[in-house]
Amino acid sequence: MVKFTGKKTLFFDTITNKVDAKARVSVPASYRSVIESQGSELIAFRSFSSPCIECCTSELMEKIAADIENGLDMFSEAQDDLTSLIYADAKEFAFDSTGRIGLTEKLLKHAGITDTAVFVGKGRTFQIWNPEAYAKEEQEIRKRAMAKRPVLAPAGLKDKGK
Amino acid sequence: MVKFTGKKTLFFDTITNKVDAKARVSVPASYRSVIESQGSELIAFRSFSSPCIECCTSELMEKIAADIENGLDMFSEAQDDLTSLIYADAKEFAFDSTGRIGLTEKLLKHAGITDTAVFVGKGRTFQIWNPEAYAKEEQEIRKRAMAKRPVLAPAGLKDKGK
DNA sequence: TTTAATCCCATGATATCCCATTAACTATGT
DNA sequence: ACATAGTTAATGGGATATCATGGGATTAAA
Repeated sequence: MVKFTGKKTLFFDTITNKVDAKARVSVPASYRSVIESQGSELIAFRSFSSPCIECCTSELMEKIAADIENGLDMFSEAQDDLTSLIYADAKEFAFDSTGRIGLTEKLLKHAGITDTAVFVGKGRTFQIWNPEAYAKEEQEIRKRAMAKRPVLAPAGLKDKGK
Repeated sequence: MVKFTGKKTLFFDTITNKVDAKARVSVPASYRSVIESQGSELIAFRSFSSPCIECCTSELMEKIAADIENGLDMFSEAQDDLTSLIYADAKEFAFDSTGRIGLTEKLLKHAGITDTAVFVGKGRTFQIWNPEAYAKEEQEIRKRAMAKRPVLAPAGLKDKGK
């Protein structure tokens, strides 16, 4: 289990940027600042569950690794297998002087991205999607979340209904 | 305009401010003071249930995130969904030197706000509304409250109707 | 050498900063 | 109570900085 404290550590918002002919994308400035304020690097790998690119900081990767070594994970065996796959697939990306990274063919293909990419904040991680694919995904997510919201909504944000 | 003195931890009152051509609004000073006294940032996102902008402090946001992450495993899919929705939609806003924030097109459109915005205190959160939309909403809220009042109000305080 | 990746600078668009002005409340003194 | 000066808030506009993006140059790799 990974614990998080401190500020400026979360990825927010949904931002659409262009992918140029050289496969470069600008990582949104707010995301960069999260990564850089941790003194971290950007790690990206193919999502297991969706046609998108999964991203996080190297710091998070290290914490996950440490937790597994210490047997802190609830489902450590399954988690361990999953994690080895992630590590095998993951790659570190460095920003150029204007904040871009060069995506690989493997990642682009997995996410079906050609000339536009959507960055989706997920808190400690973020994802990169093909715009149309994400539009569909978002609708699905909304549908599912709405159905269960009355049970799960946090107290501070729960609406009281009519 | 609102005069404010002292430290408060809750968002109170209903305040109307202008939205300029650059989509800037002054956040009411009393609200700002709540946020700043916590050393927090302002987080805003589209309301799940109403045509308005939902706002809270980053502190509350982090608490919500922690609650979701520490939830029971049987709800994990729904938790992921909720996390996705909240983080993907939420954005952190910094005040400029005069206490304004620059609202995004996405938020303005969702709330139907053009040149005027109403800030509505809700305790630990607040909302931003289009003035006409909020006027209607307030009537609805009053209607609902009135309908329940005969049951809830102490006999001696019940009024005899208009 | 050919190809591909990285670096660096130029540009346009947008958002942010800063200052000036107006307005509303507070406090003080008559 | 009234007038007036002082303080804080809200708002408008122009200047400045930041960001995303395109293209060319340089370096590294095959």
